[in-house]
Amino acid sequence: MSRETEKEAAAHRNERRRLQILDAATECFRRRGFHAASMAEISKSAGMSVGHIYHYFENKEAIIAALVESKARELADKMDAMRQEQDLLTAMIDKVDEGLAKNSDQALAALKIEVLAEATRNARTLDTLRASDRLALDKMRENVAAVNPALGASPKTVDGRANVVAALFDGIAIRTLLNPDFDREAVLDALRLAIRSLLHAAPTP
Amino acid sequence: MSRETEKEAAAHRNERRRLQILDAATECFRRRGFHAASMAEISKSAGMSVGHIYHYFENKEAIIAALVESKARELADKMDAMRQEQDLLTAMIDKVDEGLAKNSDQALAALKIEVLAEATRNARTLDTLRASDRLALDKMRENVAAVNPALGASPKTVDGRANVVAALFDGIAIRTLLNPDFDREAVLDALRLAIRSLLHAAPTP
Amino acid sequence: MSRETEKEAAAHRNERRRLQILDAATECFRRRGFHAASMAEISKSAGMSVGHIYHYFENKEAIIAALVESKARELADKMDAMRQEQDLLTAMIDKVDEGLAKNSDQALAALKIEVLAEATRNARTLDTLRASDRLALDKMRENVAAVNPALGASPKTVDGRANVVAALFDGIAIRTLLNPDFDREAVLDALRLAIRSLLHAAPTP
Amino acid sequence: MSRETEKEAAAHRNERRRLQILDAATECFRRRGFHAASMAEISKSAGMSVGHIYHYFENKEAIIAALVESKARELADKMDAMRQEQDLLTAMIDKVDEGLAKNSDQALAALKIEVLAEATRNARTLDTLRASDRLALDKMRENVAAVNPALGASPKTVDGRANVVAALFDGIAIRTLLNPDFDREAVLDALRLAIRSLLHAAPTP
DNA sequence: GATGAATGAGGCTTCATTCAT
DNA sequence: GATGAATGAAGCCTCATTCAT
Repeated sequence: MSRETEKEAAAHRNERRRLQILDAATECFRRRGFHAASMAEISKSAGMSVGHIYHYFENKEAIIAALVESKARELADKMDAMRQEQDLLTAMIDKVDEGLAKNSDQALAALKIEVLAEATRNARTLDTLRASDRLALDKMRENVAAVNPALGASPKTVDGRANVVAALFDGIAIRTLLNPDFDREAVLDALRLAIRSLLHAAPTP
Repeated sequence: MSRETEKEAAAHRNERRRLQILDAATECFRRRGFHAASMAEISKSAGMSVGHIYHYFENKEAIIAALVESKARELADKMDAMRQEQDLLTAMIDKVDEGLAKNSDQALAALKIEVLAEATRNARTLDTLRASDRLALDKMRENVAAVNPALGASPKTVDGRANVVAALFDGIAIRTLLNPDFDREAVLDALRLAIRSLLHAAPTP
Repeated sequence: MSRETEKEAAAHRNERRRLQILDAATECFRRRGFHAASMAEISKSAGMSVGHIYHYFENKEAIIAALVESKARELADKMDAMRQEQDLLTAMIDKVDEGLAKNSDQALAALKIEVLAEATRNARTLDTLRASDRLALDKMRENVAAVNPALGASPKTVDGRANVVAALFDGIAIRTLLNPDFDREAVLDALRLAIRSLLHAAPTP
Repeated sequence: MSRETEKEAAAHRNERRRLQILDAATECFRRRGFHAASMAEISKSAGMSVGHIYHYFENKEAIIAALVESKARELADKMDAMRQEQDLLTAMIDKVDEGLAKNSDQALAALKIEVLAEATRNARTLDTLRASDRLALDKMRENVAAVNPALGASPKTVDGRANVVAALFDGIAIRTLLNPDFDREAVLDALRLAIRSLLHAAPTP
């Protein structure tokens, strides 16, 4: 094997290990929360020794940071994909289904809350989270303005609408935890109704 | 003093102590999260010894449970008050402002998330939280049906609408943490817009 | 018991506990060195639980700091006592015996070296140690100048002499570790010879 | 290349590697102390992998032992060199300057203390150190006796003087750590004064 | 009622050492 | 020879909880 290929292979194995740890951590945080999940638990779940995790992450904290960053990158990629769509409004309304699905997954919702809770006390996590959110919100504003050009003149209005759309999805995660038995179809209808009005309505005079 | 009055006084002092602890705990959980807040910290903040707290609460866990129950009682009282209002729609739209204020308070939002996170791992907390939410949602459904009688025939639709209204406020709490600089007025407008559409719109055929 | 006496008793018990820990730590550091002595070992040796030590000392580091400070206070007290003596030269020459005894005690020598080694890497320990040394050296300079007024005009000469006297005793500690079988009487004679010459000799022109 | 030369070259490379490691270790021990210096740190500083160090040294402990042995050999070589000098007294007094320089180098002083501290807990290191010291002291005794034949009759007196001379230099190392700002010239003068008196003075009756 | 000293399990992290490649 | 991934014991420290006073 050439020197180059060796390096690549090493980098690849390295990346695989990191993912292995992140997956294990995701599962543990989800199940027990950030503080209650022990490194021993994570290491067992990742199938490697405790000490070895420290070859890949400086800290327990660094694990959650990497987790957040990875989710952020995922989200950014999705936003980029959506930007390409032809009929934006249709595309967005269609996305509602997907957004609902994602936020109404118990495990994902729990993780989201867990990460938020951690961010409440950890500046680094909060920063990553906010940066990621800023990115998503920028796209959302662009899309709102594109769909309803009448709002273009009032950045504040656009901002308000975008934030409330975001709040809708964030809120679904909380609903999922507090009231997991809601009727999915009915909520989807109501969600679309609300979003359509937020996107279409003329600015308040 | 009679035996009776003594007992009452004792019960009263007892209750005062409990509140003192709950307030201190609220502050500590808010600032550091449930797991990171130590009993020592809470006791100091409450102005009494660690050991003494155990006269009033069996557990650290029991503190958070009591906290959640107390918040739940507060909420129930508010719902009862609102039930009395004449013009329900106006009353609700007016309430939006208050709901926004409450959910956009950083500290309250942080506590809400913290409690949710804890509920994720603690069945007792989760049960209390869900019971409280069920209560609130029942009222919300009643109100939705009262405001828009056309929906009355479809309990599912009512349920969807009610859940999405709740999600809106829940979501604002998350928004507050992730994007604390949103424009309050613009968000209030958008919020009212969304809620009005959720309350008014005819059911989808 | 009065409130006052209770407080005093508590403070006294507190102080006793601290000493208990310091004694245990002295013994452990002496035997195993600062880094190799574990908190578990110290706690066992002190007859209390690990956790309890942390009621009295913030850190393992704080223990060594307190140790150094306590030794420093002891030394300062001795210096103050010596200052009172009538015939300073005789007093000092007499003290040589005591100084030799102290520095030629294996265990004490080992502890001294151990503390110095720790100071090499720990700024706080080094500072305490240096402050204590400065104090002792000041006294030594005063004494040198008092015994040999002819040196008074040259502070540098006084400083040189004082430092070398100090070095003699410091060096004995190292001798004790490297060559524990030296002849005590012969070394005492040589020590006195050297010190007398350092105190008496006229300044080099 | 012949089989023989290959072997020699291998042995040579081997020796070079060992020195490389010893130099790196010297630097690390100096900076962080024996226990705090990690093998990872040493390996990095030596420019080779951790595992590779274990080809050359059985142990971390073996490294410090080799270090001490190497310093001991160095010292022995120097003593041999001095033995050749014509005017011994002058030669020794001249050496004082060099001895002061060596012992007043912060880094060297720190290492000396570090090694002593380790010797306190490690029999092998202590043995090596003592053997090396015995060698040096033997020379010193010879020199003292040669310079001052009147002492020749009393081995104990010679021993006392030699030990105190050694203590002077050892002590300077400690002075250097505790009071690094001493006046070099003044200390040199005082040092010479003390040593001259130790070498010249008649035995106490 | 009230205190806070005391416990000890358990958490995160570091590190010497090994070994497959 | 040479690497560095991998292990796991052990260290420091925190903290909920108990209990004598």
